[in-house]
Amino acid sequence: MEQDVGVDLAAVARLLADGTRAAFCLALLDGRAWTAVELARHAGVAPSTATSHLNLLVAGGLLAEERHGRHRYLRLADRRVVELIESLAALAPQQPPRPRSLAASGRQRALARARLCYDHLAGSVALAVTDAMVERGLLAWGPQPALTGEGAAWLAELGITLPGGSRRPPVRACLDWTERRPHLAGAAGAALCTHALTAGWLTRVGTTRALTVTTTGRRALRDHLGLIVPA
Amino acid sequence: MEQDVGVDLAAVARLLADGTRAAFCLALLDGRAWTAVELARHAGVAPSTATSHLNLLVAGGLLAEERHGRHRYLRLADRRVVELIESLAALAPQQPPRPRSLAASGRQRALARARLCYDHLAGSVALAVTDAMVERGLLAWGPQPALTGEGAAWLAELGITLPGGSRRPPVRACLDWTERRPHLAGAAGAALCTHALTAGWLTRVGTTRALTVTTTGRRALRDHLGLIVPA
DNA sequence: GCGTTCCTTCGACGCCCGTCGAAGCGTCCG
DNA sequence: CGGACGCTTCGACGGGCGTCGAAGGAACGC
Repeated sequence: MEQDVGVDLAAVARLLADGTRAAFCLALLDGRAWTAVELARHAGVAPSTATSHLNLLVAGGLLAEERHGRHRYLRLADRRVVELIESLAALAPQQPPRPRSLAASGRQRALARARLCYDHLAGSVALAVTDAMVERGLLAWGPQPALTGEGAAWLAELGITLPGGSRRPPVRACLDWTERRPHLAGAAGAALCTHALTAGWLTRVGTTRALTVTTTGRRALRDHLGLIVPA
Repeated sequence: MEQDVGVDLAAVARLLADGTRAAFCLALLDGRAWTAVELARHAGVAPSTATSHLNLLVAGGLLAEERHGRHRYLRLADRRVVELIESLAALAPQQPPRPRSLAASGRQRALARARLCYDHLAGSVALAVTDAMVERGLLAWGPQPALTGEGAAWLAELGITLPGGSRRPPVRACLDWTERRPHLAGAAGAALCTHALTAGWLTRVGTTRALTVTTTGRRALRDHLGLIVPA
């Protein structure tokens, strides 16, 4: 009788009817792309378990994936998925007094602005730094991104030395999932990020990957890159 | 690890993750109140099975019940539930609405069938209206349905203003159970329906949800949408 | 009253599915 | 090259849940 229905809501609902898969989708509501292990750790399940869940979610059209190297990046496929999750949250029990919009929270704004992406900087601040370095001739940003001579001197001036003997490319383009634009990664990006943290330009927000730019950091960015970062 | 989530989407999603319960909700999407046995017969399950499902749905807040004598009437609890079902249907593996040609809409038989679905119009007339609005560029009907600029102007021309400050989306796709195709819902659908009733385009048939298109309404649909509705 | 209808409770059956660890493969780094 | 890491496949285990029929209570019509 019911195979004739034509639209099987149940198939879609079943994808979100599991606590682990729901945790994945809630985490992905921040708009970023997460790797499979990040999601697994966040939900507290084994990587193999995460794999099977992610396969289901991708096959069901709720998540979109992109493979980069050994990483599997996942994000919500569509705005319709966001609306579905919000519709579910609206009916979930014990929802907070104020039906907060899941899309806009202060934490997310902080994340969009500056955050750690593995070992380098991401977010709008990272994009601004990358743009400024290109503009000042420190970075050659093309199909084959590389550090210019001025760029190497600029790093040395800051006391940053790239580890030698590594096969890791000094400069790589990393795609920012919030801004959908590439920014500085690679050995130089990592070294710059490390320096920014040790020099107190940036501080981590709690245990998250969000970062804030300190007063020292704002002054340094202005002095070394001519970059004005609003407080 | 996942206890900090706060909202358990999974609990809500699980309610719709079963084919029988989903069939119940799809049937109830017509806005009427069904009895338990009607739903059981419709879904092809035993009455005892239906009882347990209905208990879950009522306890979960998706359905509201009303007992009259030996009958148990059930309806969707809330507009949020309608929106949740619509969100699920929007992601279900069903082909999106290919707008029919104006001529095909005009040729369609039994076009006069119209009824209320909550606060908006349903039935073949609603489908024809939706198709005509898409065809005339008033409605953008994609994965993310929305009113176009022309559509907003068209509504204003009719004297229809959408309530501001509401979190309700202006345009949503509502699945018509009998036609199995989505049609215009959301704030715009409700406002248009209200206007059609107050302007005398449509009249209710007795106390039911059925509607008839008046002569005034036929003229209005022809003038404003180029839609020919046979008497 | 009596039969019919609507709904419920209960117990039992069966299977779907979420979980893990072990093993393996490809990628990246030193 | 060799180690580390991210991800996948596979098999096995266990529990949750959807299903039914039988039996019974409650309401309605005759």
